[in-house]
Amino acid sequence: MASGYKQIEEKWQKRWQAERLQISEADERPKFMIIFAYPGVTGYLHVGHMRGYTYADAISRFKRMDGHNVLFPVGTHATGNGAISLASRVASRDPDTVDYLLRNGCPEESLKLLETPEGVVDFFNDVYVNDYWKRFGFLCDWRRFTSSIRPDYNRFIQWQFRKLMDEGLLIQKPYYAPACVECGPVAVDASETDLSKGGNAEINEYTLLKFRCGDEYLIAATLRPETVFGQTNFWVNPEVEYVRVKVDGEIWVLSEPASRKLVHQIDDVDIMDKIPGRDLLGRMCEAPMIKREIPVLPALFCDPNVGTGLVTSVPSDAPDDLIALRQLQRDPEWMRSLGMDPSIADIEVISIIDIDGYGPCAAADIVDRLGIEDGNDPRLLEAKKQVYKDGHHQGRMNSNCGAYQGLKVEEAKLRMRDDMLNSGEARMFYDLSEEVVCRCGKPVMIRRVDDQWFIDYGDADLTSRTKEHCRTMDIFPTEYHNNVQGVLDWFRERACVRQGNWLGTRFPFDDNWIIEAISDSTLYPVYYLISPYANDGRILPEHMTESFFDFVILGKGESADVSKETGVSEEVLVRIRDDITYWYPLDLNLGGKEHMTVHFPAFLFNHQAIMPEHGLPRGIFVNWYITGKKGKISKSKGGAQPIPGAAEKFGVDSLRLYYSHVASPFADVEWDEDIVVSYRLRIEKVMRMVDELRTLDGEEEGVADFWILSRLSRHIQSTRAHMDSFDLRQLANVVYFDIPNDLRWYLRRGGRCKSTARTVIDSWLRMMCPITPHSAEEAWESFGGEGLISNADYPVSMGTDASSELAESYLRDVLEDINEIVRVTGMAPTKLHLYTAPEWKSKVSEMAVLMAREGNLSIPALTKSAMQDEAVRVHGKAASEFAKKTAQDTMRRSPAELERLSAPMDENSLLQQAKSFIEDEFGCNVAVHSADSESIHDPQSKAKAAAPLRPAIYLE
RNA sequence: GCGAGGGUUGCCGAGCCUGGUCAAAGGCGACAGACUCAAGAUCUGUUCCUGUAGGGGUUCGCCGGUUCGAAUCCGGCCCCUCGCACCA
Repeated sequence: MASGYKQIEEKWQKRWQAERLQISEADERPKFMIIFAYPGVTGYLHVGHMRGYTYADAISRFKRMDGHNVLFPVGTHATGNGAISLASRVASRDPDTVDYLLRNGCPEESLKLLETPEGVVDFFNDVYVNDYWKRFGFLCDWRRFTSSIRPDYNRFIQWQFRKLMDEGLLIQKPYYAPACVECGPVAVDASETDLSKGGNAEINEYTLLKFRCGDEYLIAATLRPETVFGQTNFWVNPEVEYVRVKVDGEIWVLSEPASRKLVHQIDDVDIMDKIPGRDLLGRMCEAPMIKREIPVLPALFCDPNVGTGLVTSVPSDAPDDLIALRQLQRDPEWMRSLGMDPSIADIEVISIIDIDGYGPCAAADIVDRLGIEDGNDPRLLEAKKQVYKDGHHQGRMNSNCGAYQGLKVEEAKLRMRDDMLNSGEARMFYDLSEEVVCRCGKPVMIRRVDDQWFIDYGDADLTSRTKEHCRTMDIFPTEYHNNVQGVLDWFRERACVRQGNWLGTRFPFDDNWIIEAISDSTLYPVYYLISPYANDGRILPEHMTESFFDFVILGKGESADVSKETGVSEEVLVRIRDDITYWYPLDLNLGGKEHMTVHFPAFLFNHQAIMPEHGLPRGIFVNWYITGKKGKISKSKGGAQPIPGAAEKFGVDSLRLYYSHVASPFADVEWDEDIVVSYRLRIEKVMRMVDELRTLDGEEEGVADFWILSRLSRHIQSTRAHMDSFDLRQLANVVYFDIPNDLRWYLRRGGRCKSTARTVIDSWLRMMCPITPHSAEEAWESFGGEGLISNADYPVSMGTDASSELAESYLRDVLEDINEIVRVTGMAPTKLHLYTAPEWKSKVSEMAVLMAREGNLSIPALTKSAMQDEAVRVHGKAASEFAKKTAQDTMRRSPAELERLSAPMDENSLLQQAKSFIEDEFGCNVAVHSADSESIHDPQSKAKAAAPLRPAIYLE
């Protein structure tokens, strides 16, 4: 069976191609332009990635059927070093890499191609387009395909940056970034594309504190500059050899590794000589800010690779310092052996920060609470984290902290740091939290970049204009519509260029820089309107000058002038310009949730900065992920299998329906093959039902036909309404679940009408087409539908028939009641009596509904007006009881329900009509009585229980 | 810690904005019956507790409040997930 899918899929994909369905050209129709955020070319994708892409295709197919001229272009983002590093791993035939490639279906002979970055990009561009998107039946305009490292794209990006410069949004300032001492800038990230070690490292911002000690300075590195008022002593590791370096005419003492890092961050650092830690012990040094002399004491925990290898001691708030100090005080022999007088360690802890839930010295508190005595106790790390966290967020500087008293720790930290920086007592120093090693084997360090370019997303005017525009956009989920306002505020300057091993566009103002990945993927949707002309050679990269883009994108200048300058024919220029005015703005940009705080804000800002008002994007749709158990797509469950393999195994339409329906797009879903299989079964079931409908050959239309046609119209209306907010899940729910359920009822009710069946099939298949186009085409063909269903119109409601829908739901209610009685009594009835309510009860109900709608329904009011009616009053006590009950019931109804209750219905004739149906259902004779009639058969006097819309039932 | 999202009946997952038709859609699973030589498929019924007459009872993380009425609105709490931050 599974192989059958592939044939059908290929058959229809070829037909679509042959009939040029995917070609989008401007015309008279309203347009709809949709993209998904193009993926980075980083290797093979897994089945989870297809979720968002599938939404985009299904939405675009719906829009196409709904009368829009749809443009759905795709491309890839190759900027960065992913391809470079993959190529180098292939070139060296790294076994893991080769295995990964082959396992995912890479032909052995392609490995050669993958040895260059360009080869990697070409190869995967092909995989994405053919094995993923075309394989899934997407109707994309493939002529427009582009990739961010193509020369024409590069020209576009350079233009974008010139525009940003014109707007004053490119700024330069110093920046501290990781770099290999040999290869230059590298990316420190968990995937370790550039690295052989340390991908999880973070950049720590240390404050270097200078302690005057004779004519030199001991340099301590701290992450907590706000604790200087608690300094009691200085720690040096007696077993480490430190170095003296000359900085700005001063002599600094710090660890040798620190000195090697420092040269990348501070100019003119001269390394002079070495000095054993022992030689520093016992000296006094002057602590910064507080200008107090404190002693230099020995501690083995000072690591030369962390910070400067020298530590200032704040035992009140640093558990390490406290433990070291206590150990020292317990062990005078060690001090003597180092030639020191133990009394020098008689030190009082100074309390500086008040934290709720802690005593005056947080470090002592937590260390004592946990019973930590030894510096090697593994719990010390935990204690440290806890104290820092609590101190940082809840702490307040106390009366020992001079001018900073009363400040929150968070605030004091920045102020005290800045004050010390200004007074020359401190310098900044950046370091990685763990050892990071480049692929080349050399260490990675933080390097100061003086002239780093940034895009100034912090610009107040740009931010407020962008926020304003976002309020007018369609942004889904609606939570993000609100949230994006905050995200835009939070977005600040972003380093937009980098040096080193990196694929991308050269920075137009300085050839040494290459534009980084987030910055060259913001305005690109508009480039899909130019790319086809570049792809077929009508324009060449060298034609793409500033005035070219100014003309086609911004409409600046005259076509004749631009033609003369660029050498592009006027006709082509005008056509591109016309295309852009027709297709832009982008109607929907669809991307995964990771884009919410990265790509979408940049996308919005760049459009706002560069494009005129009418070019600003109209919509954003964010989709969540398909995950595996515990966050990874599990190999054993097959999720990690290649996408083409999943397509083969389950069928493309099954996967498309799975993505569309399995959950709200705004929630992560755990991948589970069994669920995909159940969607495959669902499609099969639906198709069987279509087949069954096709065999119907009845001539007459009956109540069931009126009913199903009304239901169909209702479903058409509701799916159209749902798709206004791109709610594919609701569409899928109606088409693949609600409609089959209704059809089951139709058949059960004896519906056999050929013309009804044809109407239903015709509409129903069209409704399937956005999500399961291959199956829909196949069934459409068997049905004898005209042309391609993918090219057909989405059905239009023929109008609903409320009374027939009410009648059927009434009948279902009656059936349900009978059923329940049968079940509860355990009877197998031989005869079934139904008694509809007498006329006078209907009168009372009508009165109640009327009074409720006018808002003056109450028990006495209803009773009173009911009793004024002669026909009611003759029923005496029964009448007043019924009025009371009816009033109570009706008062609780919502307006919508009152509406329903007020619709007229002849229950008796309805039941008479359905008599044979009910007889078939229960396999017994049915008699329908009106409680009004005289001398009815009613041995257990059930008839008196009859109420409007609730006939009494008696089983024999 | 900040920001965002979430906790619904065996499971998945609607509902919550716009309170009443909600014991709460739909699917899956399970059970029973029909069809069938049989299996599968299909159809029907059941699937919180309870009930030999269509009823009653207790539910939607926990506690409280508003209301004639709360899964839905308000306040507090607990837990989970994700960003960001923090951490010599």
